[in-house]
Amino acid sequence: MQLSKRCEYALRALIDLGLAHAAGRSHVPLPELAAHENLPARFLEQILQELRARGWVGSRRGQAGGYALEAHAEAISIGDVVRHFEGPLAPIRCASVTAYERCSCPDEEHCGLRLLMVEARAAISRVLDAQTLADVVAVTRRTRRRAGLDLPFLPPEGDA
Amino acid sequence: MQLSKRCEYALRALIDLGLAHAAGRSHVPLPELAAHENLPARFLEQILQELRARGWVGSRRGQAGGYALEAHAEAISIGDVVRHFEGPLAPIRCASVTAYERCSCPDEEHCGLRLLMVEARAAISRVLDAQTLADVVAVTRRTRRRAGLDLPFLPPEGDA
DNA sequence: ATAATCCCTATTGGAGAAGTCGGGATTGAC
DNA sequence: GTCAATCCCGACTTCTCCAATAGGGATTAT
Repeated sequence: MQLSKRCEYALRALIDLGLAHAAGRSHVPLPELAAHENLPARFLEQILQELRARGWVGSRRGQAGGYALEAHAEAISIGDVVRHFEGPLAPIRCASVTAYERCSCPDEEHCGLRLLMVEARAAISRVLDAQTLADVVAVTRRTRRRAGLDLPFLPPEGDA
Repeated sequence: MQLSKRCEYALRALIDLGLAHAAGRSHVPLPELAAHENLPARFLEQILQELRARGWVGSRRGQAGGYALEAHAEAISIGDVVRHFEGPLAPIRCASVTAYERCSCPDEEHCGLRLLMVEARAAISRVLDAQTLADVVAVTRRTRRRAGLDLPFLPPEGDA
């Protein structure tokens, strides 16, 4: 049930951009993101391009360029990000809501396995589809603040 | 979040063996299992060997041989079967209970993503770890009976 | 002009998924 | 004792995807 690194890094990058936005920062350059998250820059770049193509992230070139959230953080559901990188949430296709596919078993309708997996998929969806990027960003900010830590991605002297 | 075919077939085979047991059948030969589930026999065989090695399934050779449940169906949790084939239930390692691993992010403790994934893993576990093979078999039998269908894997004339 | 940035395409190395195949060892029935 | 059905074991293949690396082009603030 593991997520791919692509998906994990994508989520981490989105959260960072959300944090940056919340901190009043506009664009964050790739090197800074990669350094902050300890990720290979070139690989992360690929992923950010994918997020851009998908419309979740915007970019600006040249000096003072970088990446920023394009969509509203409240409009990005974690479930959808996962779906984009991993496909359907359901463990087996015949239990999927968004990508149902008939399975090869003799009696799908009365299959106990399918019924169980429908429950599993519902449980996953209840967590991942209910939470938006904004929620995750908010939790991160709150817990960090409670611990007395300062927030990352502060603007570098007068940033619009 | 998809399960591999290996894992799916393993679960289907286990359920079949559970149904057979419940129907008073002792051993079911591979060809019958494969035909009933529409699965490639040779591949399914591999999987059954794996289930046998793990102690969930027993076998008998020669004529009137085949496979049968070795463990009690109530003792086989679906979550454990999934874990055996797919690894930890948690979407990311730093959210795993049974296979925790530190992640490369700068502040794991206050990471909103991790907290979310801990919830996701809990939700999955609540479904898959709570259900045993016996439960799934029972559901299958019940729903089939309600629909007026007869149960599969009946003993072939006086089977011990 | 220049340095920092994003943008695009290709390639690689390795692992794992999903099977396939050939042949050996047991066992029950006749 | 033979025979057919069955399990047992290990190798092999084919394909896809993952995770990452690499090279070089376009854009933009200073």
